[in-house]
Amino acid sequence: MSDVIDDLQRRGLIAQSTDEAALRAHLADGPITYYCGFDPTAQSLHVGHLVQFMVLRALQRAGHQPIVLVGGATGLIGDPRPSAERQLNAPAVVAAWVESIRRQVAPFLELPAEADGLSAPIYVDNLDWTAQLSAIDFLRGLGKHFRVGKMLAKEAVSARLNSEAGISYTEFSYQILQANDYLELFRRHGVTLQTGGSDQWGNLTAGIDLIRRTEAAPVHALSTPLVTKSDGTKFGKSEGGTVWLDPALTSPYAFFQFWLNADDADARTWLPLFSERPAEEIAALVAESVERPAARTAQRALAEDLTRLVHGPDQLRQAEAAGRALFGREELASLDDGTLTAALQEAGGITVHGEMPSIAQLLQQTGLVASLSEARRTVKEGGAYLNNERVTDAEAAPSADAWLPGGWLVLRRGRRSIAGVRRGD
RNA sequence: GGCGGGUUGCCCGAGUGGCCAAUGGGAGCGGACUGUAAAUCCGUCGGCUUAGCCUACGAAGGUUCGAAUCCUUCACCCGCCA
Repeated sequence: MSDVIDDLQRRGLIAQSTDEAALRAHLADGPITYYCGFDPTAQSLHVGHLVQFMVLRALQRAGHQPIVLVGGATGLIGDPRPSAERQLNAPAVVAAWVESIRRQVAPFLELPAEADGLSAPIYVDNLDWTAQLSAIDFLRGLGKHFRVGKMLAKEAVSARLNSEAGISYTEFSYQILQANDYLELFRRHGVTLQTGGSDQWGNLTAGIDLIRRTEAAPVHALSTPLVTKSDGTKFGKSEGGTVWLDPALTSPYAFFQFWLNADDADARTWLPLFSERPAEEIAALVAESVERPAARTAQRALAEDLTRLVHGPDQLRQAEAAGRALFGREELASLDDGTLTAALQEAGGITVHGEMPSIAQLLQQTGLVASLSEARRTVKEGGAYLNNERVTDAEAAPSADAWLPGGWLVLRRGRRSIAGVRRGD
């Protein structure tokens, strides 16, 4: 049986770890309990968080006990970002986000009925032990274990100190709270490993130090590398902005398309990170991607595996069908209205009641362009299509016989921005 | 506290009284090519009821027939000196 650390290393999921030999021995010694935390900074997690779930799952499958922490307390404080101070969110808002994120996390770690010997996840909220922490407890019980010099040396803190933004005492204190989380989970659940992104390394080690000082126990940390794009832009954004895991914010179709549209180079480096297929299969897929980039096997595998994981097999099927319908060579008119309806609902669009607006207005109302001026320009540039035919007159309204089966118009901008227009009444 | 320099469209950055919706580069968008990729080339790139009009060059006021450009005040940033 292969070592889980070997497996994670092969997949490129480990950036840094505490004493690797000791960690290997610890993991081999029997099931351990480990945790990873997520702060509620938005209503939903996004694709940038996926890499954490890959690590959580790999360890769970190796027989260990996962704990997922949602930071109801730390979300009220804010982990210092290198750029600027965070905007504080209202407690009620953060509490709502804690709930929505907890629900979102669950499917990644819930076990199918037939999985025997594996441990179901435990969910915790650090508000449970942080809320009642008094200023005295905080300063006497925790503060004494932290040296300011060391706290200042943490990358996130020193970056901010050297920037014009500076740093508030609030955010400066963040690392103490996260360190205390590790300590609390060590005491309550016997947690001996924390995982997180490489930008969390300072916070991870703060917890290890705290536990060593207070409990004299050696515990471990594992960080994942920052997922990057070959062109240097930020991972996890598409034209529509952040790619969220919440289907209400990023449709399964858009999610699927995000992976399918990855650069060749990116798809090859991301595949091992995000796919749980066997090593040989991944190697074969990457090799095929190099040999025949046009087949885009790596992108397809990524899109399939992750859409299935995040949204489930049914949504995967629909996203695939939608893509085939909208990008396939089949005549739109020959599609059955069920397929068309599914595809266009995924793509998004509007419903038209009463008089038919002009093409320019439709383009704007569907959100394919931001303004009427842009709509006219797009038509002039030859980038607007109605039912896959180029439109030449922006001011004309589609004729009545343009309606496809099911009462749809397919509006497209450029190669791949699509919206549906549905007939009302 | 004193002196000097600066603040221009998504970003960088030209522009010192009319020819400025504002040179150039980047990003974005569209077209060609292709593989729903990259590279390349071409086009486009404030808004609108689009031969015109409206809004814009840190903010507010002023001078002028006319201001991104001149004057005043304010805000912020950067240097140098205390």
